[in-house]
Formats: sequence, C-alpha cells, structure tokens
Amino acid sequence: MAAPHTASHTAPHGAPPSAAQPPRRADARQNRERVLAAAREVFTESGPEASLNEIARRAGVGPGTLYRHFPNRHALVAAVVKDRVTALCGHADGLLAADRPADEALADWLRAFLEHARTQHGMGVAAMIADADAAGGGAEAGGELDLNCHLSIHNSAEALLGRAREAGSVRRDLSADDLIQLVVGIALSTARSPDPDQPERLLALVLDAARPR
Amino acid sequence: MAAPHTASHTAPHGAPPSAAQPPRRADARQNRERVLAAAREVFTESGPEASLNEIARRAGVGPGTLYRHFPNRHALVAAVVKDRVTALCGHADGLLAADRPADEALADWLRAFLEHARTQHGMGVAAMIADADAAGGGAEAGGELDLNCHLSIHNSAEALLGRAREAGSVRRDLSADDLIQLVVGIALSTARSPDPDQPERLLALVLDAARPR
DNA sequence: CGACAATACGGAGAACCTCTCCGTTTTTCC
DNA sequence: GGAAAAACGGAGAGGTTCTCCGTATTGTCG
Repeated sequence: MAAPHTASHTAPHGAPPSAAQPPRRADARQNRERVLAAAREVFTESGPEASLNEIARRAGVGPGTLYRHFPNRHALVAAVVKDRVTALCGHADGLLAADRPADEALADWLRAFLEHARTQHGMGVAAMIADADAAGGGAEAGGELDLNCHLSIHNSAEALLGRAREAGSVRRDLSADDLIQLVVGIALSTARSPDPDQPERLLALVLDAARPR
Repeated sequence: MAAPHTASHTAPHGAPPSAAQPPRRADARQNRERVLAAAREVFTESGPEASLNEIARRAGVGPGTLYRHFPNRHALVAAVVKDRVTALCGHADGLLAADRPADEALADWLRAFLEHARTQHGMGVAAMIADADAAGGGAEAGGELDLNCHLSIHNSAEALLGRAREAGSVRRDLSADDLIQLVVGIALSTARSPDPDQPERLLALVLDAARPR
C-alpha cells in the first residue's frame, strides 16, 4: 500500500482525479462540483460545443483548474451525463425485471434513450460519439479513458434486444449497435427540426423496421 | 436598368457575388475558383469544420478575399457541394424517366444520397443542416441565402417517393422530409463507425421500414 | 493610350478559443 | 507549527473567425 502524501493527484503533473478516485483536498472537491454545476448550465444553454473558458468563468475557477479536473471536453461531457446514463441503464434493468412483452420493453427504453440523446442539445449523443472515438482510436494520451457511457448503453440495449429476439419480436439480424446508431442518427438529424413530433415518428418507423417480416 | 459600373459587387461593401452573378473582374473570378479548389482539398482532408484561414492560405489569398466571395462557412460549403447536389438531382430525374419499379428507383437514389451525405466527412449533410437552419431561422444578415441544396434534394425525394406511393410500394404516411432525415441521421451517426458495411445495413432497414405492412 | 471610377485585395487587429506551464498559495498530516 | 503534498490560476502560445480600410488593380471611356 502506497504511503500517504506521496502520489500526485493532479494533472498535468499526474492523472486527473475521477469519480472513482476523488481529490483528497476539500477545496479541490468543491471546485470539481462547481465546474460540473457550471457545465450543466452552460451545456444546457449552448450545447456540448460550448466554450470551456466560459464554463471555467461561470464556475469561478481558472482554466488550469478546469483542465486539471477534466483533461478534455469529452471527460467533462461524460461527467455531466453520467448520472443520466446511470438512470437510463437503471430504467433498462427495471424493464428487464418487469413482466412486460419484450417488444414493448424495448420500445419503451428506446423512447427514453432518444429523449436522453436529445437533451441539452444532444449532450448524450456527444458523449457517446466521443466514447466511440476513444474506443476506436489508437493509444490514448492520458491513459485509460472512461467508456462507461457508450458501453453501459450498449449493454442495456443488448439485454433488451436479446429478450425481444428470444420472444421472436424482432428480426434476428438486427444488432444492438445498429439499433443504437439508428436512434442516435434520429437524435442528430432532428436536433434542429422545427417539427416536435418528428423524432417520435422516425422512432416509430425504426421500431417497425425492427419487427420480423 | 442600372447603369453599368455603378453598383458595387463586393462584400462587405455590397452583396457577395454568386454563381448566378459572377464577379466582373477577371482576377476576382480567378480568386473565387482558387478558393473553391482549395476548399475542396481542405474539406476532403478535414471535413466541413476545417479552418477557413487554412483554406485562404491554401488558395493564396487573404482572409478578406475569402469572406468577400463567401460571407460565411455555409456559403462556401454550399458552393463546394453544389455540383454534386446537381448531379444527385440529375440522377433522380434519370430514375424518374427510366422504366424501373418505383421502389427500386427510390432505393437506388437513397443509396446515392447516403453516399453523397457521407462524402468529405459529411460535407453534404453539413450543407443541408446549414440550409435548414437558414430556412428555419429569422431575418438573415446578408440578404437572401442559397437554399438550393436542401430544396433540390427535397424535391427529388418527393418526386421519387410520390411515384412509389402511387405504385403502392411505400407506406402512405411516410413523408419525403422524414425519409431524408432518417438517411441524414444514418450518415451522421455512422460518420465515425469502424464498420464500413453499417451505413448500407441501416439504409436497408430504413427501406424495410418504408414498405407498407 | 491615359485617366479615372469602380472593383478587388490583403493583412493587421479585435475578440475569442484551447491548452499548458510554473510560480504561488493552500491544505493536510505528522 | 512546519513541511510536504496538492491545488490554484492566469499569462502566454498558438490558433480561430471576421471586419475594416488603405492600397492596388482592372475595365471602360474619351
């Protein structure tokens, strides 16, 4: 066991702290929460491409502090949507445990997933896209990245789809990844649509496509 | 009729020249072509978010010259994809004139549309998104915008879909705009997919969804 | 052919972004 | 209380978008 007060807990001098390994100092924990709160506000107003400098200003910290806690935009976006992704996957677990037709459970969850993807100008989608980039890319600077967002959602979709497949409610050749990509695509393409019913309508089409013929 | 040599043809002092109203001076026409050629290269390398300064450098002109010919990023992107959009709509016209089943013609065109949307890191999609923003937005600085991209594609899709509807090959409640959005969504969500077959697979699902039940 | 009006150029500058570095400050623990 | 460790923050580097206006070039007419 490492001696206390020897390992650095800061970036760039060391790996940034994470939810699993919170900073030791109280002022550091407070600053991290302030950055997250400011990020939620600014991302709600301006979407996932909002200025990180503006978030630092809103949080009342320096840019160096923001970057020590979140080494890049994706890390911050992932931290912001983490709770909502956890809730979304919890929702999937609840649906799996409930006594409902498999196709209804899947449809229910995909509706919630679409809602999540579209919230805060597509924050959920932005987090997943960044995760997929990290997963697909080569060696990552800064060590292991947080892939929770992408993998958790994939696992939820896989579980619900598997049940529906076993029940014969969906076509056998449809993969969880393909289904997720279709829903993500709906979120992306309808982000600026003036028709508020269009996302639901397109999702209904996708659900139709998922049924066996 | 306005007297010659009195109306200004430059921005910001006047409206920028367009394809319909090319600049009078030979050096201006040459610079416009150089900017477009550089834009094609740079957008191919880096996608529609590439640096406009880099395009100006590559073209060997000043940023002021680039902005006089193309007042914003969208105008440049639209000019770059204009020829491909024209070809895509010409393709639709050819399919409409040919003696082929309506559903095959529609599928053929949607495949070409998906290919167009994905080319140059989603340039086609970027142009359409910007067009839709312009159409949906309020008063536009800089006068009338070029909506050719969005409207032309919409008209082509409408014509092909109409024929398929009349032939009973597609569900009656599917609109051209919904269909376009689904395909645009596929292009957006699979932009970074490591699976080269995924876009085609998702399009096949969408075509399935389009069929009447 | 030269002059002049019209057209076009370009790059400095304003204002902002991302991201890093390192001197300084604060916190925690012995 | 002091020292080690942890954290802060903002100047600065390098980049972006976009505008403005003094200067240069082009085209037309006498």
